[in-house]
Amino acid sequence: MKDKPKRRVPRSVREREIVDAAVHVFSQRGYRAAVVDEIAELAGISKPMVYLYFTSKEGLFVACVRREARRLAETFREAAQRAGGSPELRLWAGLSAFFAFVAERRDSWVVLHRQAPEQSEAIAAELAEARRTVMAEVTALVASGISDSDGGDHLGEFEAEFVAHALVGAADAVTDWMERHPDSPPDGASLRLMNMVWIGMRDVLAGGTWAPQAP
Amino acid sequence: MKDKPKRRVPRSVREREIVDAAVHVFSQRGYRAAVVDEIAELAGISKPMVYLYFTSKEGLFVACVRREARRLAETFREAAQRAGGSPELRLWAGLSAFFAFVAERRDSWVVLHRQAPEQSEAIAAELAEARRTVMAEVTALVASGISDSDGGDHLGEFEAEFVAHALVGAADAVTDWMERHPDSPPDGASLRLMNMVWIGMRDVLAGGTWAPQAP
Amino acid sequence: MKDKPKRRVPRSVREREIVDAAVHVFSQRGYRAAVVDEIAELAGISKPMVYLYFTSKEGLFVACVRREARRLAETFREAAQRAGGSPELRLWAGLSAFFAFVAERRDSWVVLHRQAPEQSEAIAAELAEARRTVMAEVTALVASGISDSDGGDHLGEFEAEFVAHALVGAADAVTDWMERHPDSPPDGASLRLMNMVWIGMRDVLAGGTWAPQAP
Amino acid sequence: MKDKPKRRVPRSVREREIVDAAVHVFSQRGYRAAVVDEIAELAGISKPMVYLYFTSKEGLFVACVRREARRLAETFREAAQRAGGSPELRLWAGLSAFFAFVAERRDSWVVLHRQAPEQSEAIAAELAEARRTVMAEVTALVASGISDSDGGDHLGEFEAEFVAHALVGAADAVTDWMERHPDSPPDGASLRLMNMVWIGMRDVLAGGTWAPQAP
DNA sequence: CATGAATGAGCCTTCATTCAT
DNA sequence: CATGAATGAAGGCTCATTCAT
Repeated sequence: MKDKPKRRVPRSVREREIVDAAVHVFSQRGYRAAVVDEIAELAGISKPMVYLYFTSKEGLFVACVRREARRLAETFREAAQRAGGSPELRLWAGLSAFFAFVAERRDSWVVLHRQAPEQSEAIAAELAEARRTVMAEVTALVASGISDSDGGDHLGEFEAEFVAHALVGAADAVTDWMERHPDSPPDGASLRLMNMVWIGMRDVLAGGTWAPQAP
Repeated sequence: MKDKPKRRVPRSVREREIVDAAVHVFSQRGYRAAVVDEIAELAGISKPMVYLYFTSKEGLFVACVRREARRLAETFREAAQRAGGSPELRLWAGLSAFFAFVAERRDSWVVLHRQAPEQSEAIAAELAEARRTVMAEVTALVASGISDSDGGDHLGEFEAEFVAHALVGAADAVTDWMERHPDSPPDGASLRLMNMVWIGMRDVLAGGTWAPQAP
Repeated sequence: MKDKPKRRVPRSVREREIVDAAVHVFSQRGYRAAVVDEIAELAGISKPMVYLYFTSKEGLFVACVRREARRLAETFREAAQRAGGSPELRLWAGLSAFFAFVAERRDSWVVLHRQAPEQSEAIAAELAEARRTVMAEVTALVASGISDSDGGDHLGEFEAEFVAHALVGAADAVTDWMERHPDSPPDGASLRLMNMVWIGMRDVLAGGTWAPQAP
Repeated sequence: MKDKPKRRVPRSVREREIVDAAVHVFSQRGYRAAVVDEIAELAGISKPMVYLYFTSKEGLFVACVRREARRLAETFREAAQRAGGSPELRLWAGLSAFFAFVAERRDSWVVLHRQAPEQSEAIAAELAEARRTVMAEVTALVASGISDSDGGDHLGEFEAEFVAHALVGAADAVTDWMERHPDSPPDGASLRLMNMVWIGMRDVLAGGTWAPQAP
């Protein structure tokens, strides 16, 4: 029936394949609605192998979150480093990479960012850790970029965290927008986003000014 | 045992109570993990009543989404109308109201915006419709605000939609930030967000300018 | 197909029926090999009812042990009390009742006394408690019977416990013997057992005498 | 990782090691709850070896029962023979050896005597055979001991079997008593047991006398 | 001789849903 | 209007058993 030459594959390879399948299914259905059978089938193996290697559905999910969080952080950091030069360029490069990750590796991002953490203690902890990691990365880039160019004080950590959250949320949401405009070039989105926040970002980080009372 | 004087309550009231309970539970657990028993108990009635009034778990969820989407849209529109005056103030008021809704009525927002739509056809459709409604509202405000001040053409619809998505995503994410800083005043968040995007928003709507090649 | 007029039965009745069925199946198969489906079918209901009323297979087993231990203890105590009179007669009546219970209510006894306690913490605890209760009952009768007739000291508690264990074990084993001799009258067994231990029992309780070195 | 120099061991040795491990695990968990993986690990080999040598879990269990039954019978017979002399001493030696076996080789005894036989045809048959063997051995000693001293008829076979069952059951149960009194010397238990039944045993074998109506 | 990789089958448990009252 | 009683249909997890190497 299926492709059942029963490939004998070393453990490490199978683990990767299983996580690949799992990220996809978890992303499509959400943690609860995801069915281990489907993951196993997509990975081309039987269910008990999943349990042999990951102990439980929860353990498998945690493995997915851990791997994807690491990938995102690495992608992001490397892009910023490779850009070097002016803080402006570094920030642009980092955000661009982040944005690309969210847009292209949809499954990974959904697993990291769109799962209700209330499913279990372990899952809540792992998701919290992953999100903290990602946020810390973005916050660091935002903060460093600005304070460097400002030659100034680091008391903007508080503000930087705010900006980082807003940026990440915006990038996430813009991905939905892109799905409605598949023809529009993907770089355009990151460029627009950058333009939309670049000026105001700096202002906020330096201590916002605009207020409704004073039009 | 419990407080079971078996209140005889008219249908409309019971329906409201059930939806209240359901919004809470769906928000906490997600659609799949939510259990009808818990909703019924929280609403102070027995499970068959839920089915009598809403036919199925799916039907109940759809009712929740529909009601909360309407509420959000109304809240948003009324705030903008009440503000009147300059487009800047109207936009500020609208966004502020939106932001307040997302922050204060956490359950409602989570039900509207953080549910995996892949659970079923009907749910996907309802969520899509709800999100489209909300987005349309925000987009309209953004577009009108600008085009009015611009006195200009409406060809910015495309860009306005982009901005609206980014705004909504940012507002959503900033709510998480607020949870980490409960001491910080809630208005501060909307003010910061406004400052962060106000200038760039207008630039983007007018056709962005900044580009990485030209620092 | 089956007898499915779907009897609506009050909870307490159903619980008794389920435990009846469970005692039988657990006794036949042992805890692990027992299958909840079979218990449910024997009780004439569907599996979920079992879980609704007893939470888990473990919970059901615990309920069985608890009920049967109580029954045995009651049967035993009442018989001894009813006998009144001389300690000898009281002891005889008690042991006879105990023996009858073990022989007639085979399932109950097997559930109480022939289950490996290593299945889980809760089960081990419950079985330990049940066995302790039963042993305490028998020990008390043995001790009181003798010390009264002796008009003497109660320092025989230690020995009484020994005798009680031996008696219970013997009664248990004799049941197997009875299964091989179904024609032999059941009273004969308890009578033989009584004769076999009555004299020696008293000797042991008074401090045994015989020793192999002195033939 | 582990101590895996992959010992090349002759078949007979491996078989013994496996049965050793199996007796332990079966005794601890019971037949059903015992897991072949654990047996293999305890034996220091891989699971397929177990199947190579014993074909199935059932086959392995049967092998355990067979070996332990043989051991018990041998131990018992040899002790009685070595004692020689008077029937009283022979009986004492035999029972003492039996008791020691039950107490010291706990695992073996549990595998032989505390397993639900209903797991399968083959297991029921093997357990029945083993128990029959053991009982026959004990019965023979009891019967011979008495009839010799009596110089009398062998029509006491029926009674002897009864006494043998009671003795075995008592010895089994007394082991539990010993676990509660680890300080008490083990010989004391067998001595007490002997004293408790010696006189009554003979009476019963000669045709019991005591009856409740005649105090 | 020896094992890591793999699976079919089954069991405990849960939950949306329905009736009889 | 209201509910206690009941179940069909999954889904997570385990385990005896088998190959390919």
